[in-house]
Amino acid sequence: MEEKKYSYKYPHPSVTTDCVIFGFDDSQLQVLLVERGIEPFKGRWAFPGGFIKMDESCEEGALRELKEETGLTGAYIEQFHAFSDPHRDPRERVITIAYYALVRIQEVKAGDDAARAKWFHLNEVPSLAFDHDLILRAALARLRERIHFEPIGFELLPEKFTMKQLQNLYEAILDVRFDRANFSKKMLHFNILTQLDETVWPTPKREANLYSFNEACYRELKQKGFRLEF
Amino acid sequence: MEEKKYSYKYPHPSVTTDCVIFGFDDSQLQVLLVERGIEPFKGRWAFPGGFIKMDESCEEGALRELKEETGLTGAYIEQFHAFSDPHRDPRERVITIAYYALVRIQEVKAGDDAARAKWFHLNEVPSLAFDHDLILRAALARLRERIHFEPIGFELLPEKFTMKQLQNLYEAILDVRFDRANFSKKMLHFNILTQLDETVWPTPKREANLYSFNEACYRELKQKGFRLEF
DNA sequence: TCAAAAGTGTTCTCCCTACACCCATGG
DNA sequence: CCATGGGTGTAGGGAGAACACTTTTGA
Repeated sequence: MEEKKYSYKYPHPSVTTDCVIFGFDDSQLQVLLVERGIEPFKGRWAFPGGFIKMDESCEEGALRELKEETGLTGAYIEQFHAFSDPHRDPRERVITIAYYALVRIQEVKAGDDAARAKWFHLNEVPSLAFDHDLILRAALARLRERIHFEPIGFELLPEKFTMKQLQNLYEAILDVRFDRANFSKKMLHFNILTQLDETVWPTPKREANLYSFNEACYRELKQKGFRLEF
Repeated sequence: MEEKKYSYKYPHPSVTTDCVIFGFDDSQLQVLLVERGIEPFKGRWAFPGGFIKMDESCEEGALRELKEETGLTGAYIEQFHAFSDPHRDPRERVITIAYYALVRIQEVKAGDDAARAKWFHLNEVPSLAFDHDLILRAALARLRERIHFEPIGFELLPEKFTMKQLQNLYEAILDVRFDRANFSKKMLHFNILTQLDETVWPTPKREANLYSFNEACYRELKQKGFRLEF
């Protein structure tokens, strides 16, 4: 029998963090999943996550898991919901604090744990372990809400990007189409983009301007009561 | 020495729910606080809350606490954040899942536990126990976000209300002023209000129309992709 | 020469804003 | 008769939707 060293007067639940990691490949949202090697749900895909340590906050725990899975540090993460159904884990009572992360696919060492981690397009995500299907829907819903008012989309793009890339991102996340000209005008009017001197040839047809997100400028506008809306 | 019956191989945090209960008194937002009777923070005010049971979800736990404190069942509650700083409770590691509730002050039995529970105007809230100052700010921020797109304000008003009451509510929550005429027009154009045949005399000056929130109508519009925005 | 991609300009419409006006009541 | 509060109408401006025009390249 295994040793149980930690005793309490009342029963305590286990607490984990799970991290829904989003990436963008210039046309579609993707999500990073890991294949479970043990029961329950052995062989099924799930979000990276794990038990929280007693001396770290949930956010620190989520960032730790993120680093372990992708090698990334300092990524954008946001807590979006705690899932607490008493039977969501068949073994014992586990409450999970769920985060989503926005990362640049290019920067992810997709191979640290390559045998077990894999990017999935959103419409190719299989049935997941535990209640992770539910968690994914909630993460997506929150991301869609957030991007209406916060410039978080840039976390998914390279440092320098074209207007078309940015438009593709918004269209993919919100599942809508925008008029090319109107999208560009609206974005530029916000005054949160820096137009770079460089250009690229995204297709062999014509060169395109490159932009970068000007975070300092955004913070300044936000302080003045400016409300970004898309 | 007290008996400790529940043992685990690894340390487990305690998990509580806390509930920020908002009410509205026709001019200002209020919040229901309880005075702590025991250490730590004895004598300081805090949100109602308590440990989660092993066979209930966090939402069920929050609703249970709400009923114990106000006698209300079926109130509108929404989970908004989990607070997990390792030292937020000086005694032991406690993670709290925080909810806010919107209730009608008129319906609250303010006296179930009257010696300990009291309504506070937002600008008269004293320094609170634990990290509850932080929790209050987060609850307010979330409420303000939410009310821009969801018709949750009605949860704070009586069944029947005047346009001025509704405007006061929005102005109090968002801390802005609206033009009387424009507010009314915008609200009515949403088609989510039922104008009742009844009227009232809110002041001795003139009678005013009464309205009620038409939830069925709102659900129908929402399904059609309608997006409420204020 | 044509299709595709990128940049830019134009028009129309709708909604928000601001403000004005009317009416009813109590003092 | 006037101040107050509630209901309604109207002119102007700004932003978004739709679409057109231009340029540059490779096929």
